[in-house]
Amino acid sequence: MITSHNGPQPADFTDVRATNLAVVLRFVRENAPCSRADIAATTGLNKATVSSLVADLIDRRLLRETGLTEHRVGRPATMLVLDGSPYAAIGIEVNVDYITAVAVDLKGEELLNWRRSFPGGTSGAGQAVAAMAALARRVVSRMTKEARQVLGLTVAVPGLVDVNGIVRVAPNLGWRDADLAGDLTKALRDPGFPVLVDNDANLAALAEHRFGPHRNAANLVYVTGEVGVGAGIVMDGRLRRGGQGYSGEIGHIEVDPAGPTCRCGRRGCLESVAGIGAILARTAPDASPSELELEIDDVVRRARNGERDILELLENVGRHLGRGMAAVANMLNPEVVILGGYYVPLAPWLVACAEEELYGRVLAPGGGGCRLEVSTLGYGAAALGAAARVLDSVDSGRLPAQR
Amino acid sequence: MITSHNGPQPADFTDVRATNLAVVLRFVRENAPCSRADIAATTGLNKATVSSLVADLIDRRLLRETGLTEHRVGRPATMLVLDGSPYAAIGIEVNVDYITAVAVDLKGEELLNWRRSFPGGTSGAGQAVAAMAALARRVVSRMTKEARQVLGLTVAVPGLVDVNGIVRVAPNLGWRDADLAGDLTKALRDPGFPVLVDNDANLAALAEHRFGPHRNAANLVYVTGEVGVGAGIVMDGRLRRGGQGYSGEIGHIEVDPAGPTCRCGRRGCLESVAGIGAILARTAPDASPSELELEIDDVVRRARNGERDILELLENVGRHLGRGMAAVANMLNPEVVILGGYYVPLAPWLVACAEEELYGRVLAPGGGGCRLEVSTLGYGAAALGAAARVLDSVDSGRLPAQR
DNA sequence: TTTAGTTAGTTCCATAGCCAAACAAACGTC
DNA sequence: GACGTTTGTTTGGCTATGGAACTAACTAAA
Repeated sequence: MITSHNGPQPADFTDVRATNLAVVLRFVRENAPCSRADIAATTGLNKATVSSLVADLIDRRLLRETGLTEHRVGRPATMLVLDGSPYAAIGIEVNVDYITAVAVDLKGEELLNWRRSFPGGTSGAGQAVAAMAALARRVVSRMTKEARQVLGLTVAVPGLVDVNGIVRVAPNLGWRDADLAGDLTKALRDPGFPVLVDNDANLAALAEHRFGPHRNAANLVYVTGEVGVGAGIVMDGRLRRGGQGYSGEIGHIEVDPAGPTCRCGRRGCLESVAGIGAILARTAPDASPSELELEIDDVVRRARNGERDILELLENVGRHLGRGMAAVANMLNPEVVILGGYYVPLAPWLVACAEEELYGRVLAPGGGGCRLEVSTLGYGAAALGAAARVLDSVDSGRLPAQR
Repeated sequence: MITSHNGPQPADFTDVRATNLAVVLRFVRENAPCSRADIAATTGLNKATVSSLVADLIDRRLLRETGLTEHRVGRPATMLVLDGSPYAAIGIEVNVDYITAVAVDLKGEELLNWRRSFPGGTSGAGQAVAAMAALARRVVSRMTKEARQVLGLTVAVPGLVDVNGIVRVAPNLGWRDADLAGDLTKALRDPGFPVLVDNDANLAALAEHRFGPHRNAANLVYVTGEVGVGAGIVMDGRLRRGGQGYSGEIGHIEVDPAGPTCRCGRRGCLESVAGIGAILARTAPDASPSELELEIDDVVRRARNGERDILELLENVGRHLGRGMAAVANMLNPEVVILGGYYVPLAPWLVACAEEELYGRVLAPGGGGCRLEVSTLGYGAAALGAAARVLDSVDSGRLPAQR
């Protein structure tokens, strides 16, 4: 059944074609290497149709025949794989003190992963655009040198990004109402590919949804563990941004009214009791943003050593985190909640307590089937997701023009 | 663009046809009376295509020509409206002490609204099925007498209903793991129309999404105000049920750890501090379920009289409700949260306090554009939504067979 | 070495359903 | 009554799918 999610839009043949091209492309992505016959058998498309679709995709250099054939009764199949070489998708992640740029090919293979330090916290959005544009240009020229066509660029920003890509508030960066996508497009001077901006948690969720071990889950929530705590929500197989794009702001859910005062002015917000700040406030109150990673390493070391106050601190954080996740699970019933950011190294001391609280508080039988897992994508999840956002456009049928 | 939301499914011509039939049907629903030319101009479909689609819909007796024509230059248009007469969609809502059945035509016009008392709290699911089947049979025979074809029947249940329509837990009814849809289909002996089961909050949300004053909102949340507090979530224009169908269970979000013990065993759940039970525990601790409505009327009367303790109680409930809604708004960023059930008569004393808490706690600028509104659909919202669920199938292209 | 059996992928044709353009119909206006 | 305007139908062309027949390329067994 064809459904268009935002109001009814008429369909015609080009839509059928685009849909079926996307079906084949996604099938090959998930089942490569595979033959035309496999595709026909599994998707239900006619063999003839599959041949035509595959020919089209090969023409556009999205697929490639490996020539490899299996060894069994019958005519050997010509196997198909995604063609990694001719395209690239770029993702950029802005943080307080660094920018990360990644480029991936159609398969999601990482082509490069550059990290540049960057005084985001102190400079305005204008300077940031210049820095991002400079980095983007270098990535693009590298991709061009490798004879790759850039399909798009997406920027992940820690903050509220509205549905039009305007950065409304990015507290850690000190930005307000910045038209980052527009400014960056201008700075890149007609780049020939779309430039998009989205929230970092949303994009990290997208990365998990496409590349993570739970990529089959149509309903998942990714939780960022930085100074701020935010969530990206995938429901029914797509990112859900809400009416204005501000969904997933779980950092200021109240989990402990007796807790400390949050930077938002109220008490006991999830972020203030279970965010990374809540840990560092106790262990390294004067740490600057650029020292976060080192400080967390130190916390991990002390936890490994079994230091009692650290273990208690982490258990407490885990419990509060579990309460927050219970609210998430009760409201959204995801198949999995994935903890990211600095929660990853701390996970061994957080997850058990968090799970206990979670399962104790979820109303649905068996916790509604909701598992609490730890991200395996590393710190660059948002940047990876930003690149995945580009690939999503391709997957949903906006294929690059024929040669 | 054609997108299929749950994994890629191939499309063919029948899908194009179904999509376009649905487009025309929805257009006429929202813009009736209108001409073929209007449809073509607005939807972008070709005039010829529209003619063919309309002919098809008239054949299936979903549309009707009114013959009315405008009075202006050019050939007069033959106006089209939804044909109300030949079809009916049935919705049934089960409650602790009564069952409501409604039937609507394609326009959503209510054809009947029957309420039968019913000892749901004391009888098992088996008896309930018998009672529902009896009521359903009477509704069906009434519809048949009016020469209407029944398109489907949906049952709204206050409880956890999984994605397959199995009622996992319905605490107020005392049901567990009841295959209501299957049993009811059996009891109706090959009814010739689909029988579905869903959660009452989900279906009420659907009713608001289709018939309510905020029907244009693609992202809305409906909150039930009964003994239990639950939510139905519409995001990007569709009901979102989560992985197993248990989304929207907001009743046990913790909003006040110092609050009273909830029936779930923990403290300070939204339901226990802002549910109807929290009010009645103070005003009429011994009220039975069947007296709820009367008791609430009494609370309203006393609030109107300005009784101080009642006003304080309601203000307190409003504040807690606002905190819960802040969690909802932060997580989902809906365009509107709609309060239903017993919150409706109490709204004059709840909404102001709730809004204050809500807007004070939503992180997004301007509360993320989230408004707090009161349902105008009355107590039968879930039953109406159950009928709307049937109409949704039609709208998404599963049209009744040709004559 | 031949023959049968199996699986892969292409070719050919029928069909469905869209769009564009021409056309017929029915009205106001001058 | 001629003309312009708008509506809706008819006709033909085009695209893409599906089914059936066919070719291709292999294994297995006689």
